[in-house]
Amino acid sequence: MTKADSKNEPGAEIASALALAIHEHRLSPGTKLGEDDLGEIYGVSRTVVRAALQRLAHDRLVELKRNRGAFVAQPSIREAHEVFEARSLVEPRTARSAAERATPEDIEALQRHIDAEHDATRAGDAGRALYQSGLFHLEIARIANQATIEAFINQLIARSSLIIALYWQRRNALCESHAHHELLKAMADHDGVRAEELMTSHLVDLLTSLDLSHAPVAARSLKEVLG
Amino acid sequence: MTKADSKNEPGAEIASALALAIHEHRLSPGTKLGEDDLGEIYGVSRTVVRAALQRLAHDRLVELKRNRGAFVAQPSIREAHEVFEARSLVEPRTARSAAERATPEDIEALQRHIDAEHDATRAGDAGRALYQSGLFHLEIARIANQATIEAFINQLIARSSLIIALYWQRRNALCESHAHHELLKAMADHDGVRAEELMTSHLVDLLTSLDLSHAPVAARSLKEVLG
DNA sequence: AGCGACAATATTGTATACAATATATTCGCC
DNA sequence: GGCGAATATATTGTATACAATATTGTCGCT
Repeated sequence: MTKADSKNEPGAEIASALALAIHEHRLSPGTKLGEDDLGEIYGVSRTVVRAALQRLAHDRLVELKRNRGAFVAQPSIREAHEVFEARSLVEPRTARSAAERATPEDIEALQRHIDAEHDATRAGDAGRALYQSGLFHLEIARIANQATIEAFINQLIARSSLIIALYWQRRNALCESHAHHELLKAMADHDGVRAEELMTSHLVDLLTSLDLSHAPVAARSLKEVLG
Repeated sequence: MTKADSKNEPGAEIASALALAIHEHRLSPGTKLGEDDLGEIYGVSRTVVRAALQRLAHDRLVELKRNRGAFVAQPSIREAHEVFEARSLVEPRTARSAAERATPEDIEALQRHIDAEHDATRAGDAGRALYQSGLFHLEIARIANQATIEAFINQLIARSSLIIALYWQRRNALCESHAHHELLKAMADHDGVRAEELMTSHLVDLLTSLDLSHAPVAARSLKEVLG
């Protein structure tokens, strides 16, 4: 789920588009997602828009407030800790599993994600770079060949993107860390243990690059600040 | 999500009722869930029924087939393996965490779940017993105080219920295993390592009590068998 | 009788209409 | 002029209506 499944479910198209926009930081946490607006934009009725929003709400990318509408979620500090706790629990083992199973094609796919991330960074598109970084992690889960865990990780990555949007502190430093390169090498060597270790420390680095000591710097709409 | 959150989201009431029925094996895998039927039963419009079905579909308890309707999901053998793989990855660590944090009230809550399961079993209500068994596992996740992981485990438990409905082989044997008792004791002793070990072997036992060598014994509707 | 095409029926997909609730504005009062 | 209540507006929640698709039943043909 969450990822683009062609057009199986009703609002899948719209949900994917919104998820991508959130992931690339084009939609900021707290942004109101009016049903009529979205319906206008995508040329569909509110019915299908609501279905899409409900999906995103289930993935915790959107918060649904009764009789008030849908907003891009604003993960709390508590939630941020939980998400990274979950990632630290699941991703290292998954990376090990993936390293043991990786085929040459898998390694190539990973390399493409690294390249795409690098290109985006050089082009100054930090949002797209972040998205590609997420795809790298997701690709590892795919290689591990556990769809259930993959779906869970996908959710965690998407939420991480929101967390980064809210709590990221050093905007330029470390952004191009070669953690992914090292991981790729471990996978290419089928060194599962090392891949697991690298993933663990990579996630710790990510977490420590956040400032989870106080509330987010800026909410989107003025009313959100006041209310 | 998935669990009863009063009436925050639209079809939450209905989704919870259906999830419970599935969990207690009153709704078998493959059963068709017609929108008009459900609307009639719960006295609401198809709109809210659809919202509920979509939610359940996201949790993989229901399968949505385009232009054909909603059916109680029938997890494949592959999926069954994946679900238990995921549980084995997440639950043991969570049990350890819970053991280290458990308060006397937490232990009491766990004991109540064991009692409720025991009562249901003695009353011959295997479905309810299974549900209570699931609640025991969920309670452990709650004690660990990681809502994100808890939600994931909740989903896995619900899917396990479907898997058990399809692939359970020995109907009476081992059902009253005292694995939960042992786990409770480890938690009461704050013995995290032992709790982790016990949970690991408990999940292995559960998995090996299934027959995942060939397709399910009986699907609900005749067409499902043929098609 | 068996098979295939066509028509009838039922069910889902989507859009629209109305009701309920929250938000914004205006008017009156202090 | 500032504050608060009442009204007006906008937006969401739900139900219904219509369109599209799948399923079922019937008829005719071989």
